[in-house]
Amino acid sequence: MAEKKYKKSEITRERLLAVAEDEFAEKGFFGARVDEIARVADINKRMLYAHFGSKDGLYSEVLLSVYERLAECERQFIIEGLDPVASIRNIVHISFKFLSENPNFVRLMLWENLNRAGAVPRAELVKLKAPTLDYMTRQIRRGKLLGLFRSDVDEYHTVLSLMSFCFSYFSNIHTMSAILSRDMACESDIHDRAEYISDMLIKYLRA
Amino acid sequence: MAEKKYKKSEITRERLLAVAEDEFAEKGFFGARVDEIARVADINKRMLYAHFGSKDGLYSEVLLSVYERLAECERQFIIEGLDPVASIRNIVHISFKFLSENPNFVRLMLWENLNRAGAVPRAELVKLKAPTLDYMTRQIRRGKLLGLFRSDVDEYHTVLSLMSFCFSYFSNIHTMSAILSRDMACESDIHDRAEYISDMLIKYLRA
DNA sequence: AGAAAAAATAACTAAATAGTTACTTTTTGA
DNA sequence: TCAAAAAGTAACTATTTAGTTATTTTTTCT
Repeated sequence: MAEKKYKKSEITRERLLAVAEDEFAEKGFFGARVDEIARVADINKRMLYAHFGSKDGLYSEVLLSVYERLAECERQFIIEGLDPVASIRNIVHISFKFLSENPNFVRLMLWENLNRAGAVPRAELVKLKAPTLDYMTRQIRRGKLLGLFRSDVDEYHTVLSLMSFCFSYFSNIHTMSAILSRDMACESDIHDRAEYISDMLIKYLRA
Repeated sequence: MAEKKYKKSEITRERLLAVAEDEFAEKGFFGARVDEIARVADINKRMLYAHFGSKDGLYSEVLLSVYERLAECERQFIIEGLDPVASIRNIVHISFKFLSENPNFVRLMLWENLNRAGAVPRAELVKLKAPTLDYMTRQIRRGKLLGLFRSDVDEYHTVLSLMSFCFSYFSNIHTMSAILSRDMACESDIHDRAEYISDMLIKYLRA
């Protein structure tokens, strides 16, 4: 698409994408304003439409780029030889790290979910998550076979726990911080919670 | 406020509130349309403004009414004499029941969180949650004193787990169902998950 | 019954917003 | 160097939307 002939064009595109990501993450698809994105990026609105066609087009590209970031992260923890216990700890810690470093990702997922996201992005997400799910399931099975985990450990419930316990810490972090009068967004709290979650899961799984 | 002199007025108010709750839950504050709410309720828009003053006013009343529903639910599980183990199970099961029966509540909380909710509602929520938090903390402490729970059980982490493990099952139920190719919204899945969560927590807490 | 208060209606207004058009400036490559 | 292609600009349009006004209908109480 971008023929890279005109270099200024590429810079414009990247600037718009970066600003759009912040705006869409902050205000959601319907709350974000095309004029505001163009203004903040200091790019004429005409060029936004030249590059992305429409507000939807821009939004799709933003989603695609954050999905790509997630995929990159998840490839990190797929290590085949790893001991199942270490691998559970690893998944939790890497997930916590990714989510704490990518608040835009967390918010975009929440908006997507609330807006009952358009077909394309959801199917993308499903496809993208498949290798991760597969890896998790295999590690749990391996843990059972090696006698590290109880033989009656439920694979579906464990996978669901792994994913939702990490995500949910960040998805409601501000409301929860208010309710519990605690700065859950501070680094030490994030680290402690990752420790707590992985310990709890491992203790529960253990034979 | 409502003097109850004119009965039709009360009916109008209730109809508007009910429709507004659905609309705001479905589309969020910015996505919902005042005209649409009036149209679906089959009430003239003028009356909506007569009753609620503004879109914000209507939204506040909707939030207040769902907060009230939550408070009513939470009063249910505050039973002073109850055994700590039974009380953990009780909290999880009642929370799952409430959240599965009140999808509007779940979505309104998520919208609120994303919109970095206005001061008044958040303070309300904090005040409303206080008795519940207090009860949970006391029960965990009692469990430790009675030797039912490990003495090193962390009260903050346990309370956070109780709240977020329940809520998160419902907050991303559709995306998760898609990712895991499973109908997580069906009654038996909801029931099983409540069982799983309470078992896991109790096993982990146990001395 | 009838007057006053409240409820209801339809048509209107002003502002905001996604997307477009007609035009100018800059970049590229032969 | 220069013509064509691409990038950039500002002003405009059509539509949507929260909120209002002038007016009529219904309800209540004496």
